[in-house]
Amino acid sequence: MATIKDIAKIAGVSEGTIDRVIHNRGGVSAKTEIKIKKILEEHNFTLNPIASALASNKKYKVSCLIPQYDEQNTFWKSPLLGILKAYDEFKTFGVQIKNYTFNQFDSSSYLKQFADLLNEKPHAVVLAPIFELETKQIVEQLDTLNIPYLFLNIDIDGLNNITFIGQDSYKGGYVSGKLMHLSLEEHDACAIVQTRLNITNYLAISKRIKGFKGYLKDHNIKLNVLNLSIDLLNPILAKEALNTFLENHSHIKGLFVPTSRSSVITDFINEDKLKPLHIIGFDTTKNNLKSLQEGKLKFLISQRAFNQGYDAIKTMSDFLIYKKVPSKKIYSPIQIIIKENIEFAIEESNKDLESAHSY
Amino acid sequence: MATIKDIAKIAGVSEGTIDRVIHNRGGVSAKTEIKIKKILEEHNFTLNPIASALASNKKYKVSCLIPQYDEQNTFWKSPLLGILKAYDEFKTFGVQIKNYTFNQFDSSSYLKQFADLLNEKPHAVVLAPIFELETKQIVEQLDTLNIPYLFLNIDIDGLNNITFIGQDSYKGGYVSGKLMHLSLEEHDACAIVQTRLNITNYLAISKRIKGFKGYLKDHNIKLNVLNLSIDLLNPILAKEALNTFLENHSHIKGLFVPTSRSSVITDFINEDKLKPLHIIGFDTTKNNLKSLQEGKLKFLISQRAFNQGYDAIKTMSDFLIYKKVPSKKIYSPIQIIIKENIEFAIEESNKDLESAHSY
DNA sequence: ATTATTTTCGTGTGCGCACACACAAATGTA
DNA sequence: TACATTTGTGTGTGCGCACACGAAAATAAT
Repeated sequence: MATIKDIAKIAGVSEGTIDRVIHNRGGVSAKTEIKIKKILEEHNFTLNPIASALASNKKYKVSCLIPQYDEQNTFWKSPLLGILKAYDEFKTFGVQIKNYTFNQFDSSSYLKQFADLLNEKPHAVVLAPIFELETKQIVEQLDTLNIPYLFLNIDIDGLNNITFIGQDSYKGGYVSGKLMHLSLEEHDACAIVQTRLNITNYLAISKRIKGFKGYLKDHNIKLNVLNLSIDLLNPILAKEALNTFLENHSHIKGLFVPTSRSSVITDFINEDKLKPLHIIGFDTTKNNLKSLQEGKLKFLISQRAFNQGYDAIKTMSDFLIYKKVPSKKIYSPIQIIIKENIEFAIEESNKDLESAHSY
Repeated sequence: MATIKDIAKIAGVSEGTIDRVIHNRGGVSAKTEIKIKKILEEHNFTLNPIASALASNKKYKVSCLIPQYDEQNTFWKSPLLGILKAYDEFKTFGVQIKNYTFNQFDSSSYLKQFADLLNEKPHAVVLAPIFELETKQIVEQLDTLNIPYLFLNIDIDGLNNITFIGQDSYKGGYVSGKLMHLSLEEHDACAIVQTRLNITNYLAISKRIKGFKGYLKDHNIKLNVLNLSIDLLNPILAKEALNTFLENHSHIKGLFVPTSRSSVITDFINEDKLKPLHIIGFDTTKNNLKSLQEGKLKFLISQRAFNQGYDAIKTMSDFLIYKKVPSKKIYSPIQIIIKENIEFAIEESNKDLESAHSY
């Protein structure tokens, strides 16, 4: 491991000059710059990141704009925990995180939190662009201020985000299609269950449904696929609607629930009807895992949301500290979780959050 | 983030004294030690690991003893790549890696490489304890010399390894049992395919088989399970034996191949017989992935071997640098790979290895 | 040729910590 | 009382790098 001092000695110049070349600070004559670059090359010199971090002593304020989670919607707890884990790892490199959470059913809260966020003048932003139109307003400001940003979990094309970190929703549905086909017999039917609260993550969910159907189509599977829309806002009615539907369509042997609130569906179904059903859901929330454990859900497609949060911070940190430009899309694995490998889906997501970290 | 200097100022002593307390170097009066510890506690002080690593400038020689890989047996390439990745990440923290590879079919090569390894007087050892008896000799020496070691991929109980990193083989087989059951119809049969080269990883493979049968038993599944032993040393005979077997047992619709050489089996089977077969294999080697891609294999159980290598070095580094004691077993996830999520199994394993890194 | 200006480069300090060394106070020994 | 030994504490240097400052060399302006 050659150090700057070593290189300086070899090149016959001072350490300062080497430093200038490495960081393109300018003020070095073309001749010596070439010479030094060659020597750096030859010794394939790399900065000692440890020493570099220590000396530079720079602070990077990274602000995150993600949905709140609550008892009903626990999904966003996982990315948050991933963010905090990464923060813990990178804080000694000068990365500082501040989280802003908004109500995912209220776009004004999204805008409000963003305004607060912008006031703190962050160096970079990680956001879950739940609302498409509002997001376009938001990123316009970020673009103007030259603040880099990345999209977490939800993707919108055509904007200047440095990357997207999340799952390919179509593929997630596609895999579900295969699992459904595997689970059912020749002449069974299945239903795609949509909930009224879908308005939020609408894009991802419709892509999952497209993927699900896509698999069946690509493989020429003549499975009878019904559609069911449930309004979860009124649990009593929802429950009734669900059970009546199943009653009327007793040949249905599978349900495809393309949202993270799969366990809500399983919990609404009467026990006698639940037994023979093959229900495929999304995301390893606490309730979903419980439902899987109890055998109510047969499959969960995990997108490793914890890792998405972690990777978002890591990617942004690498971008800020080392100017490492990520690829345009970073796709999370499509992980198949069944009762028998459930323990590996529990990840760190079910730890408790003690305090809201911030800078 | 309070620094030692801050603490020193608060405590009214010098930085050196704080340093002594933090590192238990002794030579501090009981009274001031208590006082300082209290202050450290109050400010929940943590060392800046960056500065710490830079200043200490310690070197840790970690030697790895793992099987060679070749065209026939590519499995061990993945852990090696993981090891190298981790090395790259931790080298600036003073971790130095030296790899010793042995012939996994020749225990004398194992002992020979270990002898070489020991000559270099490593601070810690990561090893794949392929041979049980020889391993007991080996760890006895390590124990005597007080050199910490951990087991990678293969587990042997009752020894003083600081941890085991790898898959729970029984569970891997158990999940396979479920997948097989899902794939087959009511009255189909399946076969467990064993190969003569199994002598090596014998323990893990027999545990997988036990797990496979365990699932069927636990769920009262009356699947007809046959056994087939194939001697791979003679490919022509093997091929013949395999196809004859399938010919004679046309009701067999599934094969369980509990080894990483699953693609060898699929490639031996005549095309007409291959189509209707549901073959479940292990490990995401290049050839297995190809076989999965081509639809010959239906499922692969991955143990994320790359991560096993990475985690081994990470765990050992944390142990050496921060004295962080790992839990006794670190289990790798049981990942279900199908054609549709294959891209996430490709990981970094298929990059090319340029050079043999060492210290 | 002299001075002013720009380009090019060297030096010094500090990031937070580890560790060697020096020194003072406390205790023991004669 | 004088000296040796032990215990307790402070100081200084360096890890590899970032960056500010200032000095020297090269060039331009007068």
